[in-house]
Amino acid sequence: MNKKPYYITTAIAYTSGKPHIGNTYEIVLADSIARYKRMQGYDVRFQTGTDEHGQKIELKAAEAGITPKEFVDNVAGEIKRIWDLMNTSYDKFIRTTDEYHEKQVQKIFKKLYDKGDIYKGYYEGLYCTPCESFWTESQLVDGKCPDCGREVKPAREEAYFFRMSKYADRLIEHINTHPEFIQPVSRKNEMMNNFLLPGLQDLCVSRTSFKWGIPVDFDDKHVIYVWLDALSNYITGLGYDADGNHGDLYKKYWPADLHLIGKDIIRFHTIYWPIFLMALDLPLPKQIFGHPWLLQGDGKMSKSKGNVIYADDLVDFFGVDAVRFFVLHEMPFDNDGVITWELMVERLNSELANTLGNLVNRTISMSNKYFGGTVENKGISEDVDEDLKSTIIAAAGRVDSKMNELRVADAITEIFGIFKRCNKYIDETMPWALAKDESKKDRLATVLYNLVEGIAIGAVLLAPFMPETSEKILAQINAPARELSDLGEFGKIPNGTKVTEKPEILFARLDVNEIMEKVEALKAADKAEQEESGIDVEGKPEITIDDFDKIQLRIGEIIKCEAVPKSKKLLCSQVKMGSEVRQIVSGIRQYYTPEEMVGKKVVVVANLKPAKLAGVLSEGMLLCAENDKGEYVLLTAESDVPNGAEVG
RNA sequence: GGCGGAGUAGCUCAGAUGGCUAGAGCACAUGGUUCAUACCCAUGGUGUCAGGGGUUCGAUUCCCUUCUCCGCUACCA
Repeated sequence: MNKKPYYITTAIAYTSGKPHIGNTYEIVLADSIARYKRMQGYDVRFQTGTDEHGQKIELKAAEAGITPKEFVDNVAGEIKRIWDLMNTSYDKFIRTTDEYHEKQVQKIFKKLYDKGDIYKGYYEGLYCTPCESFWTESQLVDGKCPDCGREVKPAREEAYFFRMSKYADRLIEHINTHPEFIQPVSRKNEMMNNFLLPGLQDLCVSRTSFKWGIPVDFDDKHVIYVWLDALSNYITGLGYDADGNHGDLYKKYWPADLHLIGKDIIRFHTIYWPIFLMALDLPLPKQIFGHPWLLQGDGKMSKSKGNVIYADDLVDFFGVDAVRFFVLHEMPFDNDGVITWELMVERLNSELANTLGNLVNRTISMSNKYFGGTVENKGISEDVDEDLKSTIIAAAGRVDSKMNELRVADAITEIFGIFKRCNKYIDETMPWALAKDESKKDRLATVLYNLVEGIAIGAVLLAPFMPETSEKILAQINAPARELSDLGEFGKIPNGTKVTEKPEILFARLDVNEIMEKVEALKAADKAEQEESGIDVEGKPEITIDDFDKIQLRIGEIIKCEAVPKSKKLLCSQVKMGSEVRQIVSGIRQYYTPEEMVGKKVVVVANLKPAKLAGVLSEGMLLCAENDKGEYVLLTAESDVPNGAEVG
């Protein structure tokens, strides 16, 4: 019988740095689904990989004094190492620098160009030379640059564009007739309301501002910009060929059953990718699931706080399966999940050590103590046995339906329900009491048999989520492998099975204080490292001293500040500069309260043309620096300078 | 500003096409038990189901409104 194919992918990870636990969550989630599908009998193809082009990488490599290729080789190696550490069972690890990929992307680009879907053009709209910005007609204020109010000229920078609008109607139709296409559904509305219904803009698909990318082969000034390159990995990794000589894998597995991605890139996967595929006359993936994020409990994850959690640190502390369990179990279906070290310890102790580990341990101990480790069903059953059996069988069924909905966390909860039921069964039957009565010996054997069988079923179900643990448990009770389809039946453990003599502790309980001490040490080390490395940004073209001289910077003292009503981000400050007081509006309400602002001596762009923001006049700009979290920090004078002083 | 989501036990969250005593886990407390990793089992509690108004025989569940938080999006000097 032919197995049904099932093709699942993760997003490819960007090789600008080491992946944190949030990135790792995605691959583990995909892995658990892939493993489950294999157990269900699908012929699974599971692809992941790395996205390795772009200016950011070019810059980072230059800074490190190595070639971009050397740089991405390092990072890709690190990513692969972590994926392997997490025991993920991907079949294919694609890199966008792989030769076959680059070649196909070039062919795809050419094909779409020949077809007329990609055209050479210029940045639409209009260029303001002083501001170095492109504007569209609709952004202009009175036909002039919305920034500085000066004349704008037609743009000159050439680029290739993709005609998104051509396929928009077909995509809208597809989304409306395939409710399962975008998951969770709430995301569907966002895409429709924000992008599709207002009308799609053509997408710029090439760059000339950097070199580290796949060149457009018929116009090598241009490099193919990220999305056309990155998204294509899903088909090039299967051996897609733009000329139609596809590999067997492509024929077998495309279209994909599931693209698993983070919710931040849903737009690219539900709009651009399907449209690229339509343009190539290829079938669309069946489902795109934008999973939520795993966030840190103690504030946003940031290197400067030293609170970034990495998978390999977690694995050092807790072991692979505990980490897999945590990220899978703690993540709600469509809300962000939270991870903290404390929570991690608590879950490990209560679920893994107490409920599961202890159950396996006590069951094996009793088998050894009372029967020398031999498990045998003597058929002396009581009413409680029926309840145990039906609960377990039903749980196995529910795991299946939860997994079919991709509700992985719920599926795991169902499995743990089995272990909890077993613990309860021990209390109900009190084996230690039965052991004191020779006439109850057969009953005792039956009870232990039922327990071992229950544990075996639970362990089999656990395999996709905690593969090592599953294997360990089955080895300890010496249970033969069984299929998912065998789980509808209770009593598969053969009579005479011998459990291990000395059960190894599956999960040792941890002391939260001890762990936290170690974590503090780790944080301190990370923080020290971060302080050395700084932040990289994209460079801008050189300017002359005359250009700079046009800008007048002055020190201003904030004497009054309030939030701008009807706006979420704006603060309106009264800034004293010499004898003059100016009103300046700044988008920094997220980072400063009005009270904090008052009294600060800040750097002001004094000769900026006034503009209205949210209806409020702003006569200048306060200078800020952006930190690694994307937060703005005001530049203030270090020592006492009179307000009004010129900076230069 | 536009669109959408959320505000339920100390904490993390389920849930109800409107109706009988509103749920789970963790934490906490009490009791039981000793096979086991000081573990397991049982029992328990307060919740104006964010505030206000409306529809209804009846709303926490539907509608309106206010507040708070979040997501996407626009503008953010």
